[in-house]
Amino acid sequence: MPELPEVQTVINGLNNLVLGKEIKELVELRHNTIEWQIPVTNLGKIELITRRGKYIIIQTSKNYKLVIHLRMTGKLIFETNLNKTAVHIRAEIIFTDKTKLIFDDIRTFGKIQIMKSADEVEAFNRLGVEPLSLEFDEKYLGKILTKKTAPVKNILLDQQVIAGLGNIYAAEILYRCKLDPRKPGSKLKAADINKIVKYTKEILKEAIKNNGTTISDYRNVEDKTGEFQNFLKVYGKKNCECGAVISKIKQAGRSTYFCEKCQK
DNA sequence: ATTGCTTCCTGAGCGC
DNA sequence: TGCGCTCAGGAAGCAA
Repeated sequence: MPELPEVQTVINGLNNLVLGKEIKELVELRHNTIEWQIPVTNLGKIELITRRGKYIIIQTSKNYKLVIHLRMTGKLIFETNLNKTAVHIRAEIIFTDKTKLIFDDIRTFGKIQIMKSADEVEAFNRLGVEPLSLEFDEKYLGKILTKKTAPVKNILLDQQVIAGLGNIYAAEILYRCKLDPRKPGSKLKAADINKIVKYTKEILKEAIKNNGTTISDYRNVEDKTGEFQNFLKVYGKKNCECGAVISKIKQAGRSTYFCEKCQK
């Protein structure tokens, strides 16, 4: 489900709705949803909500953090109406003012980790740069891409290279670059690498502005869909704007959509 | 070291 | 209507 723009949209919503609230308790409704790295009875107030790749990090006043990954179908929905029924609730974060944040997840791949603020998240050691940071530039990407023989689409999906891209945005970025997703990284020219950097930043910013992309399950904190699906050019499309039929192939087990006429 | 296949799980959509 | 198959925004864990 959610890639960087969707995760950022969720975080923006959390900043509006739950920042400053005091956590009363965490309820796990399905085993293996919450991973307590240390036992905690009083988490404190929510002080800071940030993002790293596709991870949501919630810092609290008692120096703990909740690290949440939504994976494919995870949703964080702010509920004031306690009677409203959601079908796949895996955990609830209940606040002292009786409101709650519901963690709903159909496919149960999502996780919430609880740990001390100062402790490092092991998975973060394996993450590459933030695509919207200055660190993500032609020099960084060129150095990595030219050494790899894997298809450029697979490299863009690799969280160790760029943290936050997923299947939809990788497809859209390569479409805007007019690059064939099957092209090996080592075959890319300097001009191609410049385009990838430029359009990655551009597309992610546009998607965040439009509250992310909803294909099926993704919702923001207010249970609303995003709007960027209305601007997709290639993912899930039958035809390209040029009139040609969009090809759908498998790469590393994932669907890749691209236009063989426009993307070389 | 790199690449890519399989796996975790549930539900929707399709053909027969 | 219903069964069985394929597919789905992710990424860890393997095997080649």
